[in-house]
Order: sequence, then structure tokens, then C-alpha cells
Amino acid sequence: MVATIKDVAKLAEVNISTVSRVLSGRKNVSAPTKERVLEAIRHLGYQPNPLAQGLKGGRTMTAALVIPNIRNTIFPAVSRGAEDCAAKLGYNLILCNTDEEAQREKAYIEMLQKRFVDGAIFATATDDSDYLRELAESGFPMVALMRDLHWNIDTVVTENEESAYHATAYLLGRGCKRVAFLNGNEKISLYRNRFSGYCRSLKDFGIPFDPEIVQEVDTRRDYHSGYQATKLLLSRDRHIDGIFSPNDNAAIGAIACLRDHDIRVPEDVKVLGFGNLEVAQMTTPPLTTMNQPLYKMGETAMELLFSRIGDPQAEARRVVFQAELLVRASA
Amino acid sequence: MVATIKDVAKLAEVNISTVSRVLSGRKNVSAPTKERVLEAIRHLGYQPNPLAQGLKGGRTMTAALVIPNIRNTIFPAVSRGAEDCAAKLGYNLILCNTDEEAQREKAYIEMLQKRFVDGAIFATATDDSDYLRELAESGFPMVALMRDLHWNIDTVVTENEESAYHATAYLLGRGCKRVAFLNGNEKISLYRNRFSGYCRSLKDFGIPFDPEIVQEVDTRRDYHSGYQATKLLLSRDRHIDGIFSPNDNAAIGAIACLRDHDIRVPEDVKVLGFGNLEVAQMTTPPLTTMNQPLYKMGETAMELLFSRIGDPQAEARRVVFQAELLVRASA
DNA sequence: CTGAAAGCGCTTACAG
DNA sequence: CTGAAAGCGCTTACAG
Repeated sequence: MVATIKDVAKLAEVNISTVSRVLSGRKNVSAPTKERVLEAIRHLGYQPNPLAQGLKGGRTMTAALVIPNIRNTIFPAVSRGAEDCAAKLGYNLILCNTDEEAQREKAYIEMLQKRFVDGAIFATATDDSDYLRELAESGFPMVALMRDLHWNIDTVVTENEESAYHATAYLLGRGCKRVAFLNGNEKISLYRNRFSGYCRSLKDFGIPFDPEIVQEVDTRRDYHSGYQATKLLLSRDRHIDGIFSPNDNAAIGAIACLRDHDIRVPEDVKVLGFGNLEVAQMTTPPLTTMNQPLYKMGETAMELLFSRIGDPQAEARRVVFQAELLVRASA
Repeated sequence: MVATIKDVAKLAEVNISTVSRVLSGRKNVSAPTKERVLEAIRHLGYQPNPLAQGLKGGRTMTAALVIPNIRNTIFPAVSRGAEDCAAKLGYNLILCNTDEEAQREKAYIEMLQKRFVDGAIFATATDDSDYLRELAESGFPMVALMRDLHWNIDTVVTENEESAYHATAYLLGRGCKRVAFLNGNEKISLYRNRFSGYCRSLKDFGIPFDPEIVQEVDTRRDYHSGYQATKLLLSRDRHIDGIFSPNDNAAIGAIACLRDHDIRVPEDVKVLGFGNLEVAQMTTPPLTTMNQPLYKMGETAMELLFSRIGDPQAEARRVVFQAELLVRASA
């Protein structure tokens, strides 16, 4: 079986408390004793049981990352950033996919309430949820990622309104007169903010807002949804000369649809995405998009969580990232 | 603070062992007592501490998924399959990215050796590693996913040789005379097997094998590597009329390169991928590829792991999946 | 059917 | 500097 602290103590001929002291790196152990203990540890390949350590009021060194779906193309980068940071801090990261389903979300939150993990990062669908708020109020360390929750909590987001404003302004500056907008789920503030950035930009350029060329897409079925939305848009209005999409996949779907209608990108219609996913460089033409620092955002969320675990009373922090225009060939 | 079993016992006016019995669902508790305990549990919102449960020789209900990199496009689907299955079984899944670096891999294995998790699924780079073998020999429950480890262990793989044989045969059957092969890392048996399937197919069709039109790609930089490899291939031999790639991304890079050389796909050169990633349907032209049941494979790996944890002595199982040809427009 | 006790592998005051 | 003891929150034989 696996060696325990008792085995080490026996082999080193000391009390288990002494072994524990050596392990915790406290200074109050004589050099020769310490050496004996270390030798025993090495000899037995002893590793302290984290369960027992955790039970004595300590940390479990485990955190959870709660996201809608790792197959949603923005999350691999996000979770990799979080995991790398976690690993650096000695933390393990539990992956939780909710599909934005209340039932799954609830199940995970119950798990978290058992205090098995030290804290959690949430990129859930709803901007608000009773369970979540309850969990937060119970003092559980948590960080909101890419979401604005309705209470005071550590948060990592992109400056969506501003970014969408710039994106639209770029299209307009390049000569577009009728820029269509693919809108995400309006329940999520992130999409509302991008929409209002788009509107503000139109206004500043003196272009009237036209609801006819705004079309909602299902952000869970990005590509196909972008294709369908564009098809609808074209059936309503053949004079579109620009499309701004709230994510890259829908933008790529839009390009495919335009191609199928023999409409040239970017000559006839310019297409601008949001995210800069890996695919963005692989399409024809390569996608011009707003580069969102996904990896960095995941990393930052984990850093905030770590601080929060260390100091539950600290002031909540809010880290805002800018998305930057990355010009390729589609606009 | 969070309620403990003691609080429940006090409120229900019973001993903690009785509470424990109710929790474990054993029959030997009288109905009225049981009701009182249940009521107390409900009232306090009590959740048993999994750390304490785990400490008493039980399970931690946590497993690890060790992969090279979640950003590698095949792994989101795989991990989603594993996580869904884990959730169904009441398990939590820890995500571990190794980048195929010995140091990171070692760090994770040390973590696993602490028995903090009940078992692990490995999709590591190396087909063999002393650490891994040691871990397996110590009786730690584990499953190999998409890898053939060199010892008797539960395994989930794709029938790579056969699949590559069929893929190549399809190209040949469609009239190709010179099918180039993009080769993956030969250290990994999966790529070696695909290569030998390719060779066997050529042989059966009476076409001589030509090393000139085999080019290695870096499977960590798929798209660009596929592009570069195709460029090299074209510089050596302009008579290629087919390309079989060991993964979709490299195939898409190949298509991009062909396009930049004004070579038409599929008219001049047919391109066949492997994997059927989400991107495969998003390219121009949509990619013909070998559909690999990634989600199902992750799911199956978790199922095997669960059985293994339940019965460490059982015979090792090997589940082999077939990749099926999915014809789209590139070949 | 129920309780008292031992023990899982640790950590941490408390003595000495 | 070191040891003996209590305790973290559970489970599980062992009595009764």
C-alpha cells in the first residue's frame, strides 16, 4: 500500500508530529532529525494524503471551471489559460460543462457547496441565478469570467461595447454604408453590449439604425446559424455591404452563405468577426476579426480566484480586457 | 459555517452513526428515526464532506483526464464525452494538459500517486514511460485513450491501420494515381499505423510506394504544418493528384496551399482528412474525411475507468472504434 | 434498531 | 527540539 506518515515516523524513529513539521518546512526541527525524516520520506516515496490535509481545515488545492461547453470554440483557449495558471499555483482544475442547463448547473453548484474545491470560476449563461448568488453569499470564493453577475464579485471581462464600436467604425470607415449585425442571445449582457456598441457607432457616423438588417444567431450553433442568418438577411435586403458578427464561427458561416450567393468577400460585402479563434486564419478569405485575449482571460480569472481564496475579505476586483482589431482579408 | 454530521445528529437527537446509516441508505433504521434525520438534513442543508468520506477508504469520486492540450482540436470533443459520462456516474473530472512535456507529465503523475483521484484516463504522447508504467503497476486504475501502451491495460483506440487503408483505397478508387501522404509523428503508433494502412492500400492497388511524396507534419501545428508540407511536396513533384492527411487541420492547410498554387480541389488534387472536426464542414470546399467518434471514445474511456475502479482485478478490456469515410466535396 | 468507540491520515496547539 | 493528545468529518465493525 501507499506509505503514510506513520510509516515515515516509524522508519525515521520519530513522532508523526515531527514528520509533519519537516513537511511543512517549519524551522523548529534539528538538522540531523530532519535529515533522517527526509531520508525516510525519500526511501518510502511518501506523499502526504491531500484528503487528510484538506480535512484539517486546509485547502484541497482544487478549483472548478464551470463553462457552458468545452466544444464551444472559445473555451479551449480559456480553459487552457486557467489550467496553466492553476498548475503553476499547485492547483488542480475540475472541468464542468453545463450546456447552460439549469439542472446541470445546479448539480455542479451542489458539488461546490460541499466545499470539496477551494473555489470556482464561472462562465455560465445566466447573468443571474439564485443558486449562484446563494453560493457567493455563503462566502464561497468565486470569479465571474466573461459574464457580469449582478453583485459585487471578482470579474474578468472584455470591453464589449467599446470593441463593437470600433469594429463597426472600421467597417464604416472602409466605406460600408449598410452594415448588418448578427446578434447573439440578448439575455447575455456580453451580446447586449456588443449590440449597443454597434448602434452607437452607426449613430456617430450618421447612419440610421435599421432593424431589418439585424438578425439573431444561435450562439450554440454558430456556423450554421451564421449561414442561416445571412440567408435571411439577403432575402430581405440585397444591398448589405458589411456584416459584423458577434463571433468568428457565425462570421465564417456568413462568408460561406455569401459565397453560395456568388457575393464576393470583401469586394461586395465585408465580414468582420469577433474572437480570433484558430479557425479564423484557416478560412477563405482569412477572417478579419476582433482579437480577444482568451488565454490571458482564463489565466487572469485563475489568478483572481487564487487571491480570493487567500483573502476572502479583500475588495472585489474587476479586470477588463480590450479586444483589438486584427485585419486579415475578409474586411 | 457549513453543517456537519454532528449538527444533524444533535438536531435529530440521534447518534452520528445513525445519521451515517440514513445517508448510506442502509435498511437498518426505523422509519420514524429516519424521517427525523432526513428532516434535520433538509433543515440544515447538510451535505456530507467528501474529503472525510474519501479519507475513510472510500472513493473521492474524482478522476483525471491527462491529454496533450485541450486546444488541440480533437480534445474538446473527447473530453466532453469523458466529462458527460463522469457527471452521469457522479464523478468529477480534473483536466490535465501535458503538452507532451516530460516535466509536466511527471508533475501530474505525482499528483495522481497521492491517490487523490480514483483513476485516470491517459492520452499522452509517449507510447511508453517509466512513470506511467510504475503508476499502473502500483495498481492505480487507468485507461489508455487513443494510445497503445506497452502493457496490459484498458484501452480505447481507433482502428487506424484499417481506416487509413480504406481512405487511401477510396482515393485510388476515384482515379488517383499519385497519392501523397502527410505523415504524423512516427513515435506515436497511431500515426505509424495510419502510414502502414496507406502503404498496404497502395500495394493492393499495384501502385509503387514513393518516399518522395510522403512528408512529415508537426501534429501540434497542424494547419501551418499541412500548408508547408504541401508546399514542399509540390516543389518536389507537381504530379500529385491526391493527398491523404492524418488529421483534418493539416488537410485544410494543404487545401489552402493548393489554392495558393491555383490547383483546384478536388478536380486537380483530391484531399482527404482524418477526424471530422467541426472545421471540416466549414472549409472551401468542405472536407472529405474519416469520421472518428471522438465524443464516444471519451465516453467509453470513462466507462472503462469506472469499471476498473470498481473491479481492479478484472481482465483488461480493449475497445476498438472504426473511423468511417465521410464524403463531402474535397475528394 | 441504535449507540459508543476506533480509526482513516493528517495538523496543531500544548507540554516538557 | 520533540512527543502525546485532540480533533478534522466521516464510516464501520462491535455491543447491546
